[in-house]
Amino acid sequence: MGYKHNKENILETGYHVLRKNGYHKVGINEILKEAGIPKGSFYNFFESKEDFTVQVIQQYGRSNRRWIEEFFQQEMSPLALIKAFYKHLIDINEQDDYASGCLVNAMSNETGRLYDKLAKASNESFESWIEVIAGIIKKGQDSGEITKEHTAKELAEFLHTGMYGTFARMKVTRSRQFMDQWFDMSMKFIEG
Amino acid sequence: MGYKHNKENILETGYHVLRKNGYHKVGINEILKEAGIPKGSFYNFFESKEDFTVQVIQQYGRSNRRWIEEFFQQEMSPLALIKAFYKHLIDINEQDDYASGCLVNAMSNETGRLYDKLAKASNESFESWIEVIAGIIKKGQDSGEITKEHTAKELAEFLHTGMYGTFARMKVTRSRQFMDQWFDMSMKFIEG
DNA sequence: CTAAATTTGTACCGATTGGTCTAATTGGTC
DNA sequence: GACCAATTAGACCAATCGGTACAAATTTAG
Repeated sequence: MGYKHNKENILETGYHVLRKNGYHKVGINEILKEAGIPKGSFYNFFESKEDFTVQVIQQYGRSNRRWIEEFFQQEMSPLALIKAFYKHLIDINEQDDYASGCLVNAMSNETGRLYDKLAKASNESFESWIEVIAGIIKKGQDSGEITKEHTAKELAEFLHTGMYGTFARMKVTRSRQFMDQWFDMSMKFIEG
Repeated sequence: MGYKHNKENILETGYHVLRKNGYHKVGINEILKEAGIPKGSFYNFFESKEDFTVQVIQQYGRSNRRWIEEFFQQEMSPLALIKAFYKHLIDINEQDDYASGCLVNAMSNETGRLYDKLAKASNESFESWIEVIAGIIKKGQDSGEITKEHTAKELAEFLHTGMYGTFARMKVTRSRQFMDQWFDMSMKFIEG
C-alpha cells in the first residue's frame, strides 16, 4: 500500500517551485505547504535542503533526457529535428510566460560556485542531455545537413549554452524576441 | 567635508557581495558588515534592499560601459578589438576562479522575472553595453572584417548572450574550457 | 496477531531575515 | 554661536530561516 506521501511527488513539487523562484528565495516551509506534507516527512526522506535539491535536479535530469530521446524519435531529418526541438523549447517558455527558463541553468548560475553537490548534479544533467543532442547532430553531419567544422558535441554545447544565455534576456524583457533571433542565427551557424 | 559614509562606497561593496552570492542569499546585515556601516546609514541612503540593488546595477552598468569604451580605444582593428575584449573577459573570470560571472547575468536569471525594478535596471545596463559593442562591430563590417549576414546589433547580442550562457557551465565545471570553446566558435561565426 | 520499523504530524529551537524607530551626533548656513 | 537638516548608531520588531525532537499513527515482516 505504501504510506501517505512519496518522494517522487515531493520532488515534482520541488521542481516547479525551484525552477520558478531559484534556490535561496525558496524556504522549506513553502515546499511543504505546496506539496501538502508535514516537516517530519520531508526530513524523513531528505537529509537537508541541499540534498533535496540535488535529488530534484537528478529526477528532472533523467525525465528530461527521456523526453528529449522521445522527441528525437519523430520522423524528420536530423537538422529538422534540431530545429523543431529548439523551436519547441522557445514555445514552452512563451507558454510559461517567460517565468522560469531551465532549472539547470538557474541552479548553475545561482548555486554552481557555492555548493559542490548542486554543481555536480547540474553538470551531470546537462551533460546527459548534450549526449543525446550531439547524437542527432552527428547524424546530420553524416548526412551532410550539418557543418563538420566542429564536432557534434561542440555544436550541441554551443547550441544549448547559447539558448541558456538568452534566458537571461528573456526574463528581463519578458519576450521571445531574443530567443527567436538566437534561433535564426544559431541554425544558420550549424548549417554551415 | 561630507559625512562618514557615502553611497558610492556602499554600492561598490554591494556589487562585490551580490555578484558572488546573488540576490536572495545575501542579507542586508552582510552588506552592512562588509561595508562597515550601521543599519541607520543604509536605510538613510536606500529605501529597501531592492532599491539598493537597483542602484548597484545602475552604478555598475555605467562604470562598466565606460570601461568598455576605453578598452575599444586601443589601436587595433575592430575584429581584433572584439577578440581581445572577449578573451580578456574570459581571463578575468579565470582570475576570479570562476566564482561570479557577470552581475547582470546573475541578477537577470535570479530576479528578472520576480522583480520589475531589477529587471528594468538589468536590461538597461545590458543594452547600454550592447550599444558600444555593436558600434565596434559596425566598424568591422564596414572594413569587411566582420560578416554582414546579420546587423551589428544582432551580432553583438549573439556574442554577449552567448558568453552569458557559458557562465552557467563555467560555474559548475570551474573551468574556462567551455568559454574558450565558445570563443573559438563565435569568432569564426562573426568572421563569416 | 504481534513486534519492529517506518512515516507522520507538530511543537520547538537558535539564528537570521528585511525593516522601523529614536536618540545622539555631525555638518553646513545664517 | 545658533539652528536645522542630514547622518549615524544600534536596539528592537515580527516573521521566517533550516533543522531537531519526539510521540503518535501506520505499514510491513514474521
